[in-house]
Amino acid sequence: MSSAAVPTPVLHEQVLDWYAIAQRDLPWRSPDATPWGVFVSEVMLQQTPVARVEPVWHAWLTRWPTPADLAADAPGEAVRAWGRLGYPRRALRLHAAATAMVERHGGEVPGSHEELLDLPGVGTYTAAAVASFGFGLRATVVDTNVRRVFARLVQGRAQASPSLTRSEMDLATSLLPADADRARTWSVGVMELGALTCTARAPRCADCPVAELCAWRLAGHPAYDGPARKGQAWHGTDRQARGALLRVLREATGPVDGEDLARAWPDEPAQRDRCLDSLVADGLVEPLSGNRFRLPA
DNA sequence: CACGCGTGGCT
DNA sequence: TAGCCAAGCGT
Repeated sequence: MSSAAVPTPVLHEQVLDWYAIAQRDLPWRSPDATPWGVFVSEVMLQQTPVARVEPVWHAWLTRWPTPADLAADAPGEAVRAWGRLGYPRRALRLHAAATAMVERHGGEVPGSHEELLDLPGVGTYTAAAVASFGFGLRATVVDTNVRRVFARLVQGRAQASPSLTRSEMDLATSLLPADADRARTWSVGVMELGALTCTARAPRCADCPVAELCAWRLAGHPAYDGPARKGQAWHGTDRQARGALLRVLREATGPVDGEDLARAWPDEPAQRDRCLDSLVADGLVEPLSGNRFRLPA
């Protein structure tokens, strides 16, 4: 590992100074944002772009200002209010997490990395992000932006490997400022750098505050040579079918006839049945008598 | 560890 | 235009 070549204090100053002027004004970054607001934002932002999350986040926080408010409502309402953010199982997990907060944590978002990890829908990234951004604790926050920035800046590679490795976590921990408050700003700053400047497709090295230190740029921007990431198919997949079925239920005000669902995916009846079954198994759909269906009550 | 899981904007 | 990509998680 060539991390010793990067002067860490200089790196910290460059990124922190850049973040101070370049940061986007996002509502979950406001000093007024509660840990619950941060928690909701982190789950919504799992694989979904900021621009699509923002309006839905506002609607959720207005309707459910605390975990107890969400837990008191039906899980199907969470799925409906999720709208078109995608991966709607996240809405269900958010509802289940709110229920767990009421049952185990006095209605509050827990602050420790350990307790956060025990909540549904919370993995390594989200636990660290909520601990750091929601509670100001020192935590190693590694998302896809951080991985790409460090792959280029420190490792001199165009992209990070397909899956997160232990050595990447160790590298990120070694670069994390000792002070918790600086660590928090550093983490969000590196993420912001990846989101705005050190982007996946067309990095804007001319605008980069650490271009002078970047191992990838210094090496002449060598192409990625690792294993290819396999693209996701879409047309005709179960994911597309499930999305079409769930959309009908989301947009209906009450129970829906099986025949109306059939019209949402007419060409492959066997696939439709299988997907409806899987939606029920996931808890996203509740079957009623008489071939009727609804979002879970 | 590789895979399945939504959705839409951008190049 | 057809991929590529976006603050991952659970199995």
